[in-house]
Amino acid sequence: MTIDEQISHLKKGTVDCIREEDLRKKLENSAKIGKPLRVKFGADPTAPDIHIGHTVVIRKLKAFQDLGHTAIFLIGDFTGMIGDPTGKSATRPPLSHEEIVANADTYKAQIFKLLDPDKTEIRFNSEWFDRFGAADFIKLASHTTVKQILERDDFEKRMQAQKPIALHELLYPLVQGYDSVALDADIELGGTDQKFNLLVGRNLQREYAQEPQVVLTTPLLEGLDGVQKMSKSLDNYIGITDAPNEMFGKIMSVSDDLMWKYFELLTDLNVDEINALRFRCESGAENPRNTKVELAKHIIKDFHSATDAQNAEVEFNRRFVKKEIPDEIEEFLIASGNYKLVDLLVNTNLAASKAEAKRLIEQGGIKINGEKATNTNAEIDFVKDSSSFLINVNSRSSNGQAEQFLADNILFQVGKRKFLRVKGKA
RNA sequence: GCAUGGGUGGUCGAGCGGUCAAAGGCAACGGGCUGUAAACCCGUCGGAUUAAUUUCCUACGUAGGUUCAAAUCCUACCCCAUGCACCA
Repeated sequence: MTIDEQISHLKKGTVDCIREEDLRKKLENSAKIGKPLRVKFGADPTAPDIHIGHTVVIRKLKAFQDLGHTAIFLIGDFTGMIGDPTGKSATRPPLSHEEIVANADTYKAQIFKLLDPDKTEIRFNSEWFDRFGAADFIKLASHTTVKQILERDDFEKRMQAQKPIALHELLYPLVQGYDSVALDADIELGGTDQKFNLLVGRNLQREYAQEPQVVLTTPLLEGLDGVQKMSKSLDNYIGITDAPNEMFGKIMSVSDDLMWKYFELLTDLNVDEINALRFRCESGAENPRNTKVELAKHIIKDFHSATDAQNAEVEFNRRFVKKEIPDEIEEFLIASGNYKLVDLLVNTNLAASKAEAKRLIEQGGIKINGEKATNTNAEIDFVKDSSSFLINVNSRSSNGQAEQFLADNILFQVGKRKFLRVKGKA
C-alpha cells in the first residue's frame, strides 16, 4: 500500500484526524527507518465488559497493527482509582490489585478476538503514576491553564448550567494526557467524546519535548434504540461475548437508518460496497431486512465463526419468522404439588413479583404450551405418575376451563423471547 | 463561617395539609402493526392480599413534633448546589 492508500484506509470511518500532515510524516518516517509507530488506546479499568461500540476504535487499532505498527492497549488503573470522569459525584472505590488483574484478563480475552496478541502491548498507567510524586504532579499541572481546561465542551456547559464540577475532574485530562508522554505515543485513538483529552495529550507531549501525537477519533455508535450511544447502563448494547443467537436478534432490531453506520464501522466492507447495498435497498430492489441479515452475519463471524453466524440465522428464522419453539430451552425442575400459576411464574424467575405475573397474564403475555393463559387464578397440579407427570391446569373462576394432560413438562413462554420448560422433579 | 435554593418512585420532574402509591416526560414491560425493523398505536408500570380498583403494608433526606389527617406545617440534624467572605 502506498502512503496515500494507507492514509485513506486509516481514515475510513473516522471523524477527526489531527493532523493529517503529521500522520503522513509519521507513516513515511516509520517506513523509512523501519520502526513501527506506537498507537495508543486507553480504556477504563472498571468496566471490562466491552460491547461492539467499543470495537469501532479497536478495529482501527487493528488497522494500524495490520500495517505493522504497535498497538498499545492502555488500562487506566490509576485514573480509575481517583474518581469518576463522567461528572456524577460518586467516587469510585479503588480497585484492588487482584481486581485490576482480573479485569485486564477480561479485556484481553475480548480484544484479542480482533487484535493480534503478539503485536499488542498491554500497559497500565499505574506503572508511571505510582511513582509520580506530588512535585511531579504539580509540575504536570503547571503546563496547562485553567482557561484551557475549561474550554472542554462538557465543562463549559456545566459552568453555564451552574452544575458542579469537581476539582479532580479538571485534572483528568492531564492525567490521561500524560499517559501519552509516558508511552511516547505516536498516535492516539479514541471516540469523538475523547477529542479534548486526546488533544491535551498532544499539547503535553510538546511541553515535555516530544513529537506530538496524531489524534484520530471515531464516531460514537448509537445503540439499539438508535438514539443514545451504545452503553451497558442503557441496556442498548451488543456485547461482544453475547451468544450468536442473541447478537443476531439484537442486530435485527437495529433501525434501517442506523444499519449503514453499523456497516461502515463494524465490517470490512469498503465504502463502495456499502453504497451499492444501500442503493439496492433504497431503490426497492432489496428488502432491507435481508441486508440486515448480512450485516448480522458479518458481525457474528468476527466474534464467533461463520458457522455460528449461519446457525444463528437458521435459529432466528425458525423462532421469529416461522414462530416455532427454539431448539434449546432452559429447564426448571419442580417438586410435585399444586401451584398457583402466579407463584410458579415468580418461583421460576419468569416474573419479578406476583403483581407482575398477574399483569403479564392480564396482558396476554404468558403462554402455557402455546396457549395463552388468561386466568390470573389458574392453578397447576404436578402429580407424580410413574414415568411422567399428570399436569392439571384448572381455574377457580366459574368461566374457567379445566384441562388435564399427561406430559413430563410444561412449556412457559413470556413475551416473545423468554421460554422455560418446567419439569417435575423425579 | 454567612446567605439563598434544594434533597420526591429506575431516572428526570410536578405536587406544598386531606380527593397522593403521589401529575407529566423518559426508561422498562406486555399487546397491536411489521421485516422481532424503526416510527407509530393501545395497555401496564411499589409490594402483599382479594371475586373485586377489596383490604393492608412500605415509600417523598434522617429523627422528632403539631394535627382527626402531613410529601406538604414546625424543630433539630445530615447531605448537595450557588453566591459572599477568606485566599498560599
